[in-house]
Amino acid sequence: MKNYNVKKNTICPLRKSLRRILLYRGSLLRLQTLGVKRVYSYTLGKETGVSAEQVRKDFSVYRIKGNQRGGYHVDKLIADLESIFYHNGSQNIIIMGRGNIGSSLANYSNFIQRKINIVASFDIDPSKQRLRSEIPVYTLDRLGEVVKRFEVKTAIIAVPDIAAQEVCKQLVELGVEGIINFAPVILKVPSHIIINNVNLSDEIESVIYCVSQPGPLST
Amino acid sequence: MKNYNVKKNTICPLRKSLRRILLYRGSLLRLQTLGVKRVYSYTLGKETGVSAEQVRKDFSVYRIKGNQRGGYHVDKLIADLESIFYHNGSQNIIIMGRGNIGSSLANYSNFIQRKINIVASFDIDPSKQRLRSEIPVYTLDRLGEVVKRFEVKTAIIAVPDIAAQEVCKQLVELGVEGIINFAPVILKVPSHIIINNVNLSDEIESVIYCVSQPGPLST
DNA sequence: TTTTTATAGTTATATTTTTCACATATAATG
DNA sequence: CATTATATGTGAAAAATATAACTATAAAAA
Repeated sequence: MKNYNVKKNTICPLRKSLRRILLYRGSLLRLQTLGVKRVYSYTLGKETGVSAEQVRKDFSVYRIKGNQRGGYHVDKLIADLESIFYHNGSQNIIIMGRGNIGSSLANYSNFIQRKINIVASFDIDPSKQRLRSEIPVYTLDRLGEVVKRFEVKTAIIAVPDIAAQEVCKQLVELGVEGIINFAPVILKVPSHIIINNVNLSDEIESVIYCVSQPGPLST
Repeated sequence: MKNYNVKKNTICPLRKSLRRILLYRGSLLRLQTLGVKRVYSYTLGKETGVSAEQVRKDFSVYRIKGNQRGGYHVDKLIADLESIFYHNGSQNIIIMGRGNIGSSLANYSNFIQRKINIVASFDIDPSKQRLRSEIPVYTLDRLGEVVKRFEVKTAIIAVPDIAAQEVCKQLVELGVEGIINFAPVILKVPSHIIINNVNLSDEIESVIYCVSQPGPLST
């Protein structure tokens, strides 16, 4: 009577594989600037800390082909990989909150190379509008206008945790579908919304644990 | 002739489970300040976006017990969870690089609650020493002294990618064993070193992909 | 005190992800 | 132009992870 044909991993499939694709791309861009023309799954794996088999498997998932003796052409491979996530062209995103994290993201130069286009940031504190920054700072009353004008589908939440849920709600109501959340709260959202929680304290603590730990449950 | 008794997942086992333990703790701390005395696996799961079964399973891995009808006492549970990663007391860590990310981490108030103790930060630019910040800024010549005095075992690398490998090398030579790396480079380290790469661009791009993508390989 | 009931704890099952193994293709070589 | 060496591409096996199903237990109710 058991019937287990419900497909899981359904909201955003292949996420792990995709994360590695992003890694490969980063590595390839570096190799490209060094003038490297050709890579092998082994080379790329070593660069990114992934096994060669895993690299090939990931490519196979996305139907990316190489030459069965000569590896992969760097330029072509980058183009192939980017076609996976840039099919809609570059995306306009916004940053909610101009505190420490919000501002450091606003000034983060890496995004430009990646075609991540931060069009605006928001903060309840009007004095933040005077911040010297490439990215304009607005108060929340202009949120709807900006989201609409730039067709913003993705937003970064970098507001204090008490404010995060409310900001999130507003974003979702305006049609934002993807959120990168730096507040240490689990946001309640409709199921079609993609949330990526980034908790910097946890990132650090997980390393501290591994370092101070000889091995778990050493009973 | 096949012999597959080599245990994998060996450097830092149970990492995924541990990551969730950190999530639970965060949620519990919030519930604690709200005066909540008791939680159930179901409650905690809902708070953290994890299934109730998963919560119980994670606890079972770390031999954490509740009451078989009354759930878990919040205070006791927090203490139990923290005993997993705080058995060595609070850890002194340092931040390498006082650019955007380094500075925002240095000013990040969440660490205090978490017993993450940032004792110093470093930057090649001596003018950074004049930054107004709780965390002192030194040039690299004092690195050895600080690592030794504060018994630093974990460091955050937030320097430009070109400098990251060199900084990393120095840290490892001084006995640092755990690194949280914000530079978009894969660091070459001896195998006993724990590395956690955090790539903010990738965090954002992976969401952009999921949002703009109706479904993968829709051939 | 016994029964009921809700929830923890655990074992079994399913799913996902990674690794292995090898057939296959192709650039390089003589 | 045939041969060879070396990477790729992929189906199968294994490992890791998550989910579900079930059992035991303790609190509450009768």
